[in-house]
Parts: sequence; C-alpha cells; structure tokens
Amino acid sequence: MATHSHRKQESHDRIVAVAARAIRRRGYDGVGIGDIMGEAGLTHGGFYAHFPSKEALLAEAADKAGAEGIEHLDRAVRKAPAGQALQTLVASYLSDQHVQAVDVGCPVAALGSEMPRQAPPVRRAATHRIEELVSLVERQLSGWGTAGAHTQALAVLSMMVGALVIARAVDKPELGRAVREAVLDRLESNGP
Amino acid sequence: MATHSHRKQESHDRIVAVAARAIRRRGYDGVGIGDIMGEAGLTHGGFYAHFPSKEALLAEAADKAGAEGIEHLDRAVRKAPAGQALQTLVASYLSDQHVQAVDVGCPVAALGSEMPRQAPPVRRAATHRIEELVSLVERQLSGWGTAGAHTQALAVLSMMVGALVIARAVDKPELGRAVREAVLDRLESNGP
Amino acid sequence: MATHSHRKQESHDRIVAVAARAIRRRGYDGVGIGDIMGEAGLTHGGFYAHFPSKEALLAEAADKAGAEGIEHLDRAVRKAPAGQALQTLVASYLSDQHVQAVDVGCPVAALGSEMPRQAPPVRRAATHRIEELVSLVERQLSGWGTAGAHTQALAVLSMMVGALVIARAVDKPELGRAVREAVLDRLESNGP
Amino acid sequence: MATHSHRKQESHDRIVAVAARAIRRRGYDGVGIGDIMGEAGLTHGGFYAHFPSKEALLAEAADKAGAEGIEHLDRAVRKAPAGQALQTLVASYLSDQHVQAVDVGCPVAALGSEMPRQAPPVRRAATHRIEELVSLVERQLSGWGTAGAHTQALAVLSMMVGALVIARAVDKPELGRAVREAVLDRLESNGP
DNA sequence: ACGGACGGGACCGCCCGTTCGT
DNA sequence: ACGAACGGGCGGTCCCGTCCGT
Repeated sequence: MATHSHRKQESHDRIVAVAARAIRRRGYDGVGIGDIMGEAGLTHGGFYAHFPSKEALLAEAADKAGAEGIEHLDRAVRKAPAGQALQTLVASYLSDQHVQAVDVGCPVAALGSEMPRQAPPVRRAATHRIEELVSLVERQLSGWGTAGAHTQALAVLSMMVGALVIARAVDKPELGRAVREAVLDRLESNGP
Repeated sequence: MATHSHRKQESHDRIVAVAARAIRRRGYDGVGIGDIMGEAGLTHGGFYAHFPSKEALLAEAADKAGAEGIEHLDRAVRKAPAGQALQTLVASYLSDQHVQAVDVGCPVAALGSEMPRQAPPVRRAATHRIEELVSLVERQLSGWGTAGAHTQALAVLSMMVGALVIARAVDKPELGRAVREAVLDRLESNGP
Repeated sequence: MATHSHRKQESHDRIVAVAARAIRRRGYDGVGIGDIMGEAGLTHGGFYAHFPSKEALLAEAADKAGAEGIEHLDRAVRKAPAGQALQTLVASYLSDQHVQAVDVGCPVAALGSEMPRQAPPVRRAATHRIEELVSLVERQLSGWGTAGAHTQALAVLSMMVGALVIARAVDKPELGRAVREAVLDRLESNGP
Repeated sequence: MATHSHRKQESHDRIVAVAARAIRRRGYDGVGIGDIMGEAGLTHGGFYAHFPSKEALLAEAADKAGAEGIEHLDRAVRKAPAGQALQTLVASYLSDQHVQAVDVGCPVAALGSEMPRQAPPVRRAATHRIEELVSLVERQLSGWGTAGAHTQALAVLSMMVGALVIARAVDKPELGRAVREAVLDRLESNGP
C-alpha cells in the first residue's frame, strides 16, 4: 500500500515536471494531455487518476515552473562574488543560455502574456512565485538605491522580464542582444 | 472596377482589424477563422478569397496591431506638455486604461511570450513594429541620460513592457499597481 | 486483456470490412471516415485509435476487398462439376449477381481505373491480390491451351475484368449482357 | 455579335478539352471547376456562363474523351499494313506510349470503374462512344473468327480494356508488361 | 463573357473527458 | 493505477454554386 502511494506520487511528480517544461516550450494552450502523458511514459487515459482536470495540472505545473525559475537564479546568486549579487543575477537572467533554454527558464518571460487568459488557480500559483521572485531581487539590493528596496526590486524585475521577452520575441538576434546589453549597462550605471 | 477593388479592400481591412484585436485578446492560437470572419460580418467560407492561409492573416494582423500600439503612444506624446514627453509616454503605457484595454493596446505586452512560437512572417512583422517602438521612445530621450540614446531607449522599453506584462499577469491588483508605480518612480529619479 | 484485445480487434475488423465494401461501392475518394465509422456503429472520433491515417485504412480495405473477391471465385470453383472449373469461374464472374453486387465483388473491376492514382501502400496491397487472382485462374487451365498457362491466365483474366468493367460502365443493359456472353462464347470455342 | 459567339464557343471548347484530359488523369471526382478553368486560362467564376452545372461539363468531357480515344486508334489503323489492321490496333492500344498517356488515351480504361457512379448523362455519352469503339474493332475483324463479328469484337475489346486497366493498376511494371504481351500473343494464336 | 467575393457545407486530423476492463 | 476505446466537438482547408460587378 505504501508502495502503491509511492508509485502514484512518483507518476504524479513526473507528469507535473514534464508539464512544467511543456508549457514554457509550447504555451499553456499548446500542450495536450496526450503529449504530456506520452513524454511521461504513460498513456493519456490514466491522466484523470492523478488530476481532476487539465486546469488542475496547469496550476501545479505553473507552480513547479516558478519554483524552477527561482531555483535557477538562486544558484547564480549563491555563486556570485561578494557585492556582485544583483549584477550576477541579472546577467544570469539575460545570458545566452537562459534566453535559449525557454523550457527550464523563468516562466514569467515564457508565459507572461498568456497569464491574463488563464484560470484563477493558475494565475494564483504564478502570482505567488512572482512575489518570491521580487523578494529574491530585493535581497540583492542592499544599499543600492535611494527609494524603497521593494520598489527598486519591482523596477529591476520589470526591466529583466521585459528585456527577456523582447529578446526572445524579435526575429533579429542583434536586436535581442542589444536589448539585453542595454539593461545590463543601465544597471551598472545606476549602482550605489 | 474601382467599386470592386474598393469592396474587397474594405472586407480585407475589416478582417485584419478584427484579427488584430482578437489576437491580443485571445492569443495567436486562441483565434479561429470562423470567429474572426463572423465578427467581420462574413462567413468562414469566404476567407480564402482574401488570404492564402491563416498564417498570412496573422502576419498582417501582427503588423496592424503594432501600428495601433504605436499610434496609441504617438497620440499621448503629441498631447504631452513641453519637456514631459517621456514621462507622458510611459504614464500612458502604464495607465489603468491601457492595462485594461488589452485588445487595442501594445501587442508586445499582449503577445510577447507567444512570439517565439510563431511563424517567421509573423515574427518579422512584429519585429519591424518593435523597432519603430524603440525609435519612438528614443525620440523622447533628448539629453536624458549619459549613455547612448538607443541604449537608453531599449532599457526604458524593456522596463515598460516588463511592467505591463507583470501587471496584467498577476492575480493581485495591488501588486500590479505597485509594479507600474515603481517603474514611474524610477523614471523620474533618473531624469536629467 | 484477452477481452480487451478482442474488442479492439473486433472493432478494427468491422471498420475494415465496412470500408472494403464502401470503396467498391463509392470509390476510393468517395468514402469519408465519418460514413465508414457510422456504418460500423461508431463515431468518427474513435477512428485514430485504430488507424494512423485514412490511407492506412484504405490499404487494409484494399487487401480485404481483394481477399473477398478471390474467396467469392474460390467458392464457385469448388462447386464446379469436374472439368468445368474455368467455365464455372468465368460464368460466376460475369453472372448477373456479380455484376450487381459491386460492393462485395471483384475490386479489380470495381476500382481498377482508380488504382493508378492511389498511394503506393494501397496499390501494393491490390497488386498482391491480383497476383493471387492470376494464380487462381491459372490453376483452372490444365491442358487448356498451347501457350504457357501463366500467359493464358493473364489473357483470360484481362478478358474477364474488361468485360465486367464494360458491362457495368455502359448505360445500356443489353450491351452489357452482350459483352459478357461474347466472352463466355469465346471461352468455350477456345477450349481444349 | 458573331465575334461574341465565336469567342464563347472558343472558350467553351477549350474548357471541354481541358476537362476531357483532366478527368482521365484525375478521375471524375478528382477534378475541380477551379482547376479546369485555371488550366483553360479563366477563373472559376465564369464557369456557369458556359455550363448549367458541373455534371453537364462532365458529360461533354466524357464525349470528347471518347472521341479522342477513338481517333487515336483510327490513326493507328489507317497506318497499318494490309491484313494487319487488328493486330496494329491492339498493339497500339497496349503500347507503352498509350499506357503512359492516360490523359489523352482511351477513357474506358481510364474511367471505366468510375462510370457506374456517374450521372446518366455522363454514362450515356460514354456508352455511345463505346459503341463506336466496338464498331471500329468489328471493322478490322473480316474473316477472323467463326462466331459473329460483333461478338468477336466485344470479346477482343474486353480483353484490350481489361489488359490496360490491369497493366496500369498494378504496382509492378513487369506484371503489367506480361499482361499486355499475353493478350497480344493470344490474339495472334487465334487469327484466321 | 468574364472576374471575383461570398455562403455554406464537407472532410480530415486532432484533442479532451469519460468509461470501461484488467 | 493504468491502458485503451469511444463520443463529441473543433479548426483549417477546399470546393461548389451564386451573385454581383465590369
């Protein structure tokens, strides 16, 4: 019985993990239950043993994707040299690697403009993770500006997300690069 | 002949206009040919008299949406008091009205994260309009920063777009408001 | 498991059987998936649980139709009086009954002129059955002509198929009858 | 006015000529009005100025195709050496050239198995041409067999048509060749 | 006579949610 | 818990027939 629950939890987690990547790669509406279950090594018939609806999976996947995005930045910050935390964080966010790895990167950039059309549970999950993201940025801002840290964090996060969205959106790599460099430049010129 | 071409052009334009609003409201993949033709007062059967494929319509709609987004900002700039052009532009971009009017507002915020999945013609059309948007911002920056105007414009645009995306994405109105205010604050504190 | 596979196989076979009749009655391009599934007691939604594409079904249906056509003749031959096998076979092929029962009769006559336009898998399946048909005719030819049996069989088969095609094609029943009788006459006058 | 009628007749004839080739290449149900009109240098909108319905065009096209098929054989016969008329006719009918040139060859072989599904006007037109074909064969049979010439002609025509249908249908060129050679062999062995 | 927009219908391929059976 | 079949629906594409225009 314990084994049973264990196996179920395992499948559940694998489905969510697959979905968390799939939504970032193909968008909320671009994923089908069949695809996800297939990638998880199951058939779509067994889906409803784990989730009451597609929407419930999307909510969990949104949460998982948010956690992965934050974890990604957290690792960069922990490796940063002293006093360079914010620059390192932003540089990591706008790195070539992060631009290309849509499916494991920040879901705010990957899914932001689709959020307004999603069901409340999905938006709630994403909102919580965005608040965590703000906190993460805020913690790297010590003594960085004159205004409140929270306000500064919001502005910096906006700039990061906007730059990544635009860099990925445009069909002109040099424009994408210029956008990212512009943000990094601005960040340094406004340091403490 | 003139009448004929005229009527065709009229229908064509009406379809594109409807599509330009529809994609911002429901996303690129959320629109169906039937819906669009219906809203344009036609039936789906006549669609292929105007466009060779759905993709061709989306490319035109992306261009039209970009033009509308720019026109929207242009009007705000022209009404701005002397020396307040940039602040007015950003304030208009982050106004309650623009946040709510997704279907007639800036398509970069409304569709940005879906762009990487679109066909090249669609991305190209959008890219051109983004370049126009950069130019528009750049023109309001005279003597505003130390760095190159183009770089400044890219950073400001990133911040604008990111803030609008986040403000719309989150399921928490006060967080959305805070993000927008943060960006406006930051803009003033960095003036010349 | 046995039951499961059994039910699936049952549905699969029923679909193929229906399709095998439908293509002979309405032509390869005259059948829709919806019609076939409907006649099989299912809805079109379940089709892709059984076949990867319409073409795959057509290939199976072509094979099944060929098997039925041969089985039909085989029964006639087995019932034939001694030394009358070939005459019985041809008489059965050109009988009123076979002329009218297009949907369960020989697919070479029912679909022959559409074959060149079909996909390779379909043509391959049909070709194999035609080879079986040649063998069947060949086996009834013992001591019947001077030339090689295989050559004789090909000529006889051509005559049979051509007569049936023409008899069905023309809008003049007496012409159809005359064609068939001509072939039967000729067959007897050339006996051993 | 005379010019008008003349131009109309010209267009009419061109449409029919195109259709007569198209039906043999793609089948009765494989041709669209748009395709045919396009190949005739017109647009599908003008079609109904020439024909009351698609069916009416098909009937004319069937007649025209029949006439072309007969003309084709007639030329071969007229060129034949004395006493070799029938052999020449059949050899021409089963030549590589005729096998490959579906769209200008005999419509009985190209469309035979689709005829039963066509509307009466189409079948009537085709039937008349088939009767002409029988007469043509009959005229080459003087003193060729013991049975009545008409009967002999029907049997020979069946064999010709059947061989061509099978040769085109099978996905195995050597089988196709064998079928045609078998018929030619048989013809010679049964000469007067 | 001809060109072209338009309406409506059809078809294939796909997807979701459910219900069985194992 | 999982696998598989099934129902119903939808979306893009194409086609025919009609109706205006020129």
